[in-house]
Amino acid sequence: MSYQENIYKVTKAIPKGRVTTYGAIADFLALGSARMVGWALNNCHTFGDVPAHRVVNRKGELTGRLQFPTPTIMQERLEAEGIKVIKHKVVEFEDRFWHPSEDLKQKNFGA
DNA sequence: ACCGTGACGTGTC
DNA sequence: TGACACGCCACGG
Repeated sequence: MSYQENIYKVTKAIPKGRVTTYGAIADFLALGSARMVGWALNNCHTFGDVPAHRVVNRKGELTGRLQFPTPTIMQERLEAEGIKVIKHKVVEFEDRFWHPSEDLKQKNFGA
């Protein structure tokens, strides 16, 4: 079980219509560095389907959009879930924000 | 083994 | 508030 798989598990656990941050995932998994989350998500295509579009930086900006097959995929998928994106930023980000500890405890994660 | 790089975050200026 | 520097950790050259 690599730490990357944990990152993917958390990412897959993000509720539809909500978003979280690299830092929140790193904090929940005690990785010590949010960069690891970005790095792992950059290679997520090799691990199957991961809703990486729901992970943004601490300001709610879609900083990872350029890593998708096309730069518009991330925004399109978010908007398809009801999340408004303006100027590459999630609208009402603080209200859309979801922290792993908010929900994973009831999903028996890591047990 | 050393150095640079990166889908990040926090602290300063 | 915005720009910059620095710390962070894994990976490739």
